[in-house]
Amino acid sequence: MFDYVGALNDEQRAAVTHQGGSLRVLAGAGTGKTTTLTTRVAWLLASGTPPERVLLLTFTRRAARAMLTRTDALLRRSGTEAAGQRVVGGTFHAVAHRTLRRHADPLGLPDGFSVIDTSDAADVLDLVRDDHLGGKAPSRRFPRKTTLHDLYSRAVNTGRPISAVIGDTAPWATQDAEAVAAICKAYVARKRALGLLDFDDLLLYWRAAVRDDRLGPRLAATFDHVLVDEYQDVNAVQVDVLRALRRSDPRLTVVGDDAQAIYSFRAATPRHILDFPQVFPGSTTVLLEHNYRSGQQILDVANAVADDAPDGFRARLHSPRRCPRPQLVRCADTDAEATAVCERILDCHEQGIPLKEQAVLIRAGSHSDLLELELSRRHIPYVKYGGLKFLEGAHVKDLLATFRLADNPRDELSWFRLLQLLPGVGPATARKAITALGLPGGDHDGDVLAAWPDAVAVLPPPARMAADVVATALHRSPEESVAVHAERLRSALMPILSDRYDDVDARTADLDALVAATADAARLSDVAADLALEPPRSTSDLAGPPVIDEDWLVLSTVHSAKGLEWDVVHVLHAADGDFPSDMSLSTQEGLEEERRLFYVALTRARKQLTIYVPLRYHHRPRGRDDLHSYAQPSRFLSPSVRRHLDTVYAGHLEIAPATHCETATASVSADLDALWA
DNA sequence: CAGAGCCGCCTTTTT
DNA sequence: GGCGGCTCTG
Repeated sequence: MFDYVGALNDEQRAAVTHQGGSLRVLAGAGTGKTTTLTTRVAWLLASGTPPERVLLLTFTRRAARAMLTRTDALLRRSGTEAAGQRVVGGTFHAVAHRTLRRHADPLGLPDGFSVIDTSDAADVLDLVRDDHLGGKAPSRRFPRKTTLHDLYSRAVNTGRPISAVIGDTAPWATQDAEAVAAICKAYVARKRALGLLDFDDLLLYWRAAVRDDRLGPRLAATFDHVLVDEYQDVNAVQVDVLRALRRSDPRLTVVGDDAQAIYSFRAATPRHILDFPQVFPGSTTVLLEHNYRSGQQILDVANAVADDAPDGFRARLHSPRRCPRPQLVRCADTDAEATAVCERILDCHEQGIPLKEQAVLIRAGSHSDLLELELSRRHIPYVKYGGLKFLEGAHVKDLLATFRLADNPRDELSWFRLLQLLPGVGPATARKAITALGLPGGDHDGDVLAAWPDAVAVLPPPARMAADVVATALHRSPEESVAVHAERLRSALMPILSDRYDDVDARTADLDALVAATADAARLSDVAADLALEPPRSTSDLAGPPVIDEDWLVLSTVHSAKGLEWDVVHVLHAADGDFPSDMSLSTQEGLEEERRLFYVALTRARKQLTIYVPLRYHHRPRGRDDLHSYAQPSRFLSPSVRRHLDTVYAGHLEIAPATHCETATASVSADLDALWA
């Protein structure tokens, strides 16, 4: 029988078998954080805790799934009946969503409430912003919808007044602070009137629920144990939820590493993991410091990066393993970088390292544009993580809008989107039609679709037929299944979409995938909500197993690579302005977060780490012109960091060696000779 | 002259 | 794909 607790080191075992008060595990990169958390869940279950009384909060739903699978495997190997899969697991947002669906009525939420993602939220703010500006262009720079959403979200998640948030993050808008405050207030009212919940609302309503005198104690008593992964990336509202959930029961385990805090743009701060003992008195802290992942030569680089931080990171990582010294590859330009990366990937592949054991990490999604072209040219299959490609497709949003309307006809945002698809209908006509529907009225009673004929009357005649088709499709009879309804909505929308978009075939495939995703759903708004809460990382994700070779390269943003590891890691675009991103350089905290991000990238590697620095950049990545500029190597590659790197050069600017030129000339004469024959 | 539609610009990270 | 700015249309 497998003794999974015996397989741990002393500190890990202390964390796994801890009993009593709350527990904080400070775990450096590669020190077995996931193993510890998974094993603790297994140990709790094996000690008799019923699985449904364990709540495991993770940063992504994928992480939750992976951990529960590992828990099951541990339990099976040890001869215990596997029960990990029945543990309540997911992200803060997903668990909030489930809780709110279950208790919608007592919380005063409409039955089919819609969950909107960040871009939908920005669109609602744009509606409110338009109202506020009275349809006129502002006379001076006024925050745009994404900025407004940023300010709103930050105020909500930090609990600070909007004026203070503006002062910090958008000082240029200070004189419009009152207008911004009014817009935020109107935004909250608008969402309520339309039955919309944004990501922040999910947390706010969950917090309200667990703080409620009647409902709160019931919700809190549901769980014996609450465990939280990646605690360095929680925000103030999430901490409030945990405090309320553990109001009278200290059994809380949090795991994290303040050196890897990389989500301040979501109002997270590593203060919460550092202040844990003050917020949860009587807690125990366990430090995990033995790295089991990387060779020491890789950790030397990471430690040197950490040493450059003004405040210094807490821990130095040490490993018994050895590996080749990491390389710094200086490339002539971004094309040379793409070539150098491909060559090294293929080299490693030849040496027997599968593509799946290699990853290319980038600061921003666009940093791999050229590389992706080169990978395709060389037939190297890859999957790109990070970015939200699928949900950004206009056609996907169009169909999702019908899904949301089917359950929540008050969803003005979806109406606004759908109406504008019709011929001759722009923002002005769409707004008139929405007004005719009685939106955004304040209460949730009354049938919106009863006013449909009034709305149609507002539309130009050519739009009326198509509008009727879609509106009719919104109704579902009790005997029709959700999946059949979804298919009917797709058919109703198809003619409009094929008029509107050129590449109908590719888009149809996406819509098929979307309809397929409704198969086991209880309601269409759940499908829309689930997609918003866990966006597929690529189209193939939604369609099931990827239709590519069994072995493929991973291409990922550093953010999406958090918690993962590979034998070989390539870090691209290590030039100042890209990494660190110049968007983050206006504040000291911004720079320090970029440094932690760089640290996260480096510590993903087990055996081989290569950092690429292109010298010359194309100004317009996609444009055909040759505008370019010269970049400085990343400031994180300080002399003390470079001491641990071997610098090599790729793709010199010099003209190719003479022998190559002779060959080229010879081929010209050979070609011409053929003409004379 | 309001409003629809087209052209040319740009794009950090994500629940 | 979104956005500002422009032009054309009803």
